Amino acid sequence: MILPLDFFHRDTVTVARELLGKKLVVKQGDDILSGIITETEAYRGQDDPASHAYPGITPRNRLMYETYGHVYVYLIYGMYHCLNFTTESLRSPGAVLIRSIMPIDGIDSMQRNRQRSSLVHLTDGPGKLCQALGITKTTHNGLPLTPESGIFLEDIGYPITTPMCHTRIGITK
DNA sequence: TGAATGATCACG
DNA sequence: GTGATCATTCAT
Repeated sequence: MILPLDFFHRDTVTVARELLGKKLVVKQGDDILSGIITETEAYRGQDDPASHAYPGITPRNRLMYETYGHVYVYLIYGMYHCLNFTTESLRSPGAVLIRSIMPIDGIDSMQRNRQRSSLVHLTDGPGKLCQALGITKTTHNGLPLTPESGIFLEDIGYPITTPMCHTRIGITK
């Protein structure tokens, strides 16, 4: 079953937790690339210093304020993209960062997308995941999560194995 | 451990 | 226009 946009019209932390085990599907030309989401991170609004929404609305983060169920991609360190899904609703900014997935379909295409020596750590980081799936700001930022747009989520009833919750890592704030 | 790297934003 | 900041990755 394909997740409707309303799935994201809820509390950010709830969405982040329920995203685990769902399948992320990206169409790239004639190829279908997909993977099971294994790690997420919730970013909320003005009470969260690490969130893009924290300083208030800007041209970059307005998707977090104005949409839910949309793709929010940004460039980090000038070299890597990060994939987020916007949540909650108008005037209530939020987003879930996809940190890690487990490749399912189109694994050979993912390997082609990532010109790296080691193929074992294919999609186990935000930047690597976007490289493997061919996600960039120019092609995906602002798209709704529907099959028509070429990127969407599917519930395939994948069993969730002992989800863990903890504070964020690798953030300087 | 540290270097690579460019969009974004605040300033005025 | 300038300069500070940054939610990462890979090789040493």
